[in-house]
Amino acid sequence: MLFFVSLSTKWLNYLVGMKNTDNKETTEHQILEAAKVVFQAKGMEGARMQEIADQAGINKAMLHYYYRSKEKLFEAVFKSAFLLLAPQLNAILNDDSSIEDKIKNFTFNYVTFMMKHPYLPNFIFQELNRKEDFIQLLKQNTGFPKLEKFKSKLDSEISRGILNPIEADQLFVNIIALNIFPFLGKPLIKAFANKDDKTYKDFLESRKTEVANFIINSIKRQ
Amino acid sequence: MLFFVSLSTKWLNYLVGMKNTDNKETTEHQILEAAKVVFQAKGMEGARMQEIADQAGINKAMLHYYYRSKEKLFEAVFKSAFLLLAPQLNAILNDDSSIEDKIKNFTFNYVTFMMKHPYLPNFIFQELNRKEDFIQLLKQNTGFPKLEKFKSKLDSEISRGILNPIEADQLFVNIIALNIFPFLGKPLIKAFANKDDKTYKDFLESRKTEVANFIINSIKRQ
DNA sequence: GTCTATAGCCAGATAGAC
DNA sequence: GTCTATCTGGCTATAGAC
Repeated sequence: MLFFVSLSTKWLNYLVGMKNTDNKETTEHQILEAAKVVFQAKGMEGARMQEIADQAGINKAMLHYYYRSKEKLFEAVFKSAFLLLAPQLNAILNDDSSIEDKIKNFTFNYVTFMMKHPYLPNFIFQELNRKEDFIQLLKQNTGFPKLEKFKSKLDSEISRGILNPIEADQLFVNIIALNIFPFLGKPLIKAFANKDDKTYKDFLESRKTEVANFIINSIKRQ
Repeated sequence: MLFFVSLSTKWLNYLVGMKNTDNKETTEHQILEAAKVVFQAKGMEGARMQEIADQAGINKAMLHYYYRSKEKLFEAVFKSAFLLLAPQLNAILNDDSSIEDKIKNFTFNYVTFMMKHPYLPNFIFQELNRKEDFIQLLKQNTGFPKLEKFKSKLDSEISRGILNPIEADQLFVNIIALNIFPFLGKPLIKAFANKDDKTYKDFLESRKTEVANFIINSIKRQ
């Protein structure tokens, strides 16, 4: 009899379908958004489940109802954060434009995007360094960027004499270093260059074009 | 009588002098070294006092005997880590060589140094981002790098037509970005470029000269 | 100065009412 | 699904013997 009740509840859920799923996703989503804020500000160890619950405006027990444990919740946040960053990196690698255009577009878009999500790079880099196996988990995901196409395009432009010789690995790291670092090193930059929030923001703004020029100056054959 | 014994013990310590001080510094130093390892690997929140004690091969209570609390111990580690990094940054700013030589020397020395302390950049950047007031504490220290001299040297070489125009802030950030980022982003670089520990090390090795060339190509008037 | 034992607290997780 | 109340373990910090 108990078995039958259990089954019919499942049937009911199945029939209700969409609506039930939507409700579930609403609360689940609230939790995920709150967890993003807290985890990205405090890190895995520094974050408190209570703080996440407060931020979401719900009860602490609900976190465990939807995501069994703190660790599982963290993994969900991390994956979702990386899924925001990966397409940004992909953009430069997988379209058909010239290397010069790739660099210009990437730099502009990346800095624009990150000015809206300033905690993202820090969060991802910190946790990748803490648990190196996380990256394995990400590599299996569809959409993990690959260097091959970028490399062949670059090599072709070098052999045609448009660009000076440079290794694809090195150039790629240079590009992301120049773009990501200002966000990772915000406190240091503000301290060195005596910048307040306003002048730091101006500094980032001008990098949207400055960085691309800097790179292209270096690699373009004169 | 007890009082007298106590006093004479202090006298004895005083007379032994150097030797006693050496012993004390030995234990204190052991703790600090162990704390560096653990804090740099796990961060403030992730580190455990027990693990630090194990690493130092002593008792957990001793940590509190020498450094009242976990926080005080952490601050000691952080300061000592930053004091390793700051002179590296200072080197490029405060000598009298040409901008080109500054960049060449800095890049070579910095990468060489960091290959011996690979956890250092990550640790410092992470904690600076977590507690922004830490940087205030550091700015008061003697030896906190200043940009003025670098800027005036740069501007002079630009006006003499040796270098293309560029803001000192922007160039400085570019230089440290290109040098520090490969350490901050190690897991990501290894994943993107399919590198193992050996090829990653080769990659860093070639950056000792590649990075300087990349920068100089960009700013030197052709 | 160095250890053992333990106090005291706090955070993650769960039981169980509704 | 959502809440309150509570268990449980682990961690910092200290008391106290030696």
